[in-house]
Amino acid sequence: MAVHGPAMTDVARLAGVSHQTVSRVLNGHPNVREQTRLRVRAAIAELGYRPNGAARALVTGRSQVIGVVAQNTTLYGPASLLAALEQTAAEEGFAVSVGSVRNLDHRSISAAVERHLSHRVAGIVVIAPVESAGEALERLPKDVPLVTVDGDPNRPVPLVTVDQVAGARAATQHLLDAGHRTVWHVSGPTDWFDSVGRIDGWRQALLAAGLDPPPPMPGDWSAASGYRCGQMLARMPEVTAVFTANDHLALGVLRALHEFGRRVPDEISVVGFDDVPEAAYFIPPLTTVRPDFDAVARASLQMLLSQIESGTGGALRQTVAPALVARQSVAPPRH
Amino acid sequence: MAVHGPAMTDVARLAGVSHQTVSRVLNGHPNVREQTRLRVRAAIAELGYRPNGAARALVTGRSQVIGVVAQNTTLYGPASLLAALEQTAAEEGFAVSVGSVRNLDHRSISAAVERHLSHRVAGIVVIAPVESAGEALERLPKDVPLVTVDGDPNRPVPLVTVDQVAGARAATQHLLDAGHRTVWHVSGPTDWFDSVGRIDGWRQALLAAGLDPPPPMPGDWSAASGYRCGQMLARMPEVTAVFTANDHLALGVLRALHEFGRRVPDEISVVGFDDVPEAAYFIPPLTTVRPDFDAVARASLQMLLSQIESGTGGALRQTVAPALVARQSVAPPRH
DNA sequence: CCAATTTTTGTTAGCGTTAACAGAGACGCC
DNA sequence: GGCGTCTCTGTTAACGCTAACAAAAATTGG
Repeated sequence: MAVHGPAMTDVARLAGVSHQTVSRVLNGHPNVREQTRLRVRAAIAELGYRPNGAARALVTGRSQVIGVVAQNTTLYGPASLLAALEQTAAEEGFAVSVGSVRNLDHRSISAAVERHLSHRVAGIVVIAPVESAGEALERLPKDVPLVTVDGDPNRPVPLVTVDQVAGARAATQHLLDAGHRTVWHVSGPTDWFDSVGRIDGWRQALLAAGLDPPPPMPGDWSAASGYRCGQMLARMPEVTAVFTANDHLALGVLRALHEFGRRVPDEISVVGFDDVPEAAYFIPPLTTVRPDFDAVARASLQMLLSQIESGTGGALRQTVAPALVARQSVAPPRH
Repeated sequence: MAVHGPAMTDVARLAGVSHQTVSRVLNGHPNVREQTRLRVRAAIAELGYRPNGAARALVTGRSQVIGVVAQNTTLYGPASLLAALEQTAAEEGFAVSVGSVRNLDHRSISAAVERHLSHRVAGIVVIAPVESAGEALERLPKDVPLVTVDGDPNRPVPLVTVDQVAGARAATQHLLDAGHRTVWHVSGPTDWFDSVGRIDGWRQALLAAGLDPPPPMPGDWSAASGYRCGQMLARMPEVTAVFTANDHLALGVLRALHEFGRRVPDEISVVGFDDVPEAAYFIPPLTTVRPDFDAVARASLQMLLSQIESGTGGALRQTVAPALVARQSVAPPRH
């Protein structure tokens, strides 16, 4: 099969120029006479010519493809990030190749990166929210443009991240401002930097208010684990405010509280994180923290492109501030 | 930057063979002496050689990349599909390049496909659930292996699809079996085939039971539109059973019913579609229909690979049956 | 109007791989 | 032992493009 399309020489022949001139037109080289340029463009259109990315990648050593390594792209956060990344990349003329991995351990990440490298991607974005990913990244070839998203703040790797700490602090402060004596926390898995950052922010807000943080309850991002934590929280009469590390945990908590007859927000206030599209339709509508995935995607792509263009691998860092979205799951405590 | 890695000739030199022999080892060609094969493998390992996909793609005319065209990969269905597709493809040694599009109109789809073609992808999977995508697909070059997922059942294009009709029929029947006199439906956008199929199945079940289907209420997949429909349903005392085209619509309906004080499932039963991970933690836990995204991904990839290998572009069709997941949002009507 | 310069175009080589063919051994058979 | 027939390996030529250099054409300056 594969009736191969026309090549550059075909266009050149039709336009009555050399293939190099066609190449120059395609790459926007300045020294081409306007008239020639038009003739070439016409020939391209007439033949339906499409440049062969493989040939270009071969000769330049780079393709117009960006590799993304991510785990579990079904979760709302990663999925949104991936979609935003793809949109932004497309605008810059880059395609996005996904290499999702089951586990974020050294081996899996390296394997995914290897796959990308063998396709000679122009750069790699690693959505690497867990500790174990870090070491894999340091062993990578130094000459590959690389950006990590939501990765380890303590490694010398270019990093774009949602300001988890600020977001969590805002959520906690919002609950304190409503008059709550303290705030409990259902966290994400503690090997995710996202979780660590959110725990930090929550703790900071409490400490700043002179309060002693209660022990955080560890979840795993799922509604199921939120439900389990919620069952415990529901039985603790002193609990009046809960901040969960994401909206799905909050959903589980809400359901447990509902089952135990504890009314939200009358008896207990709840704040989530992520602002999934459904959050506004939870019972009750969930107050939450909205990270700006588009901004993260833009920032990381920009960082990656500047590495690709300049050839330098600076270890920049960029943080995107999230915003609190107030809905009806928060109220002052009863007295 | 970009210290280029070793090439095939480097491996050949180290192993004391010609580059062609290296190529043969890499491609599993039979006629290579075992001893030579081992020497080559050792050299590959020692140099950390990685074949250059671009060069291979150039000479063979195909890369080991599969292009996926999808809209809104943030939705649970598409995201799951994409993830499953990527997993399956990786197992077969293929990378997946995403080309998400904002709209599924002719222009957008064609553009995304063009982008993939210029990278000489081995095949394309189009997640094309709407009418307007169809025409774009027919105008595509005939020699590109192509599979559509959840696309138009009436076009002569290879298609893998969740059996929407069967799923919707099962959901509706489940409600009828519980004793409900009729079942209302909140549908998805009517230009999606998914929606049309689900409306069909719902209608079929009612007609088969000798019932006159009430007018379906059109939503747009979002919890917000489910909420709006729910507000109407809540005020209609004759409504005792609702089937929504997806779980997020159901969430919106549940909230509206809750606000109007109509208890689920005591007064009204609700069934969704998709079985999002959170569905078990809605209030109450949602009975829903679970499509097997992994099976869809496997089937479509297999179909695509067989096209790639055989070179024939058969217009096959494969359907994956979904399963009903019974939870607590369904009960017999009160009398 | 001619030389010097600048702009525009063409020619050649090579990126790293696979395909097609050619050659070199090893082996069996008459 | 010579000769066809395997099996294994090497040589050469593409694939379609960009980079580097070379040449031609247009422009400038005196």
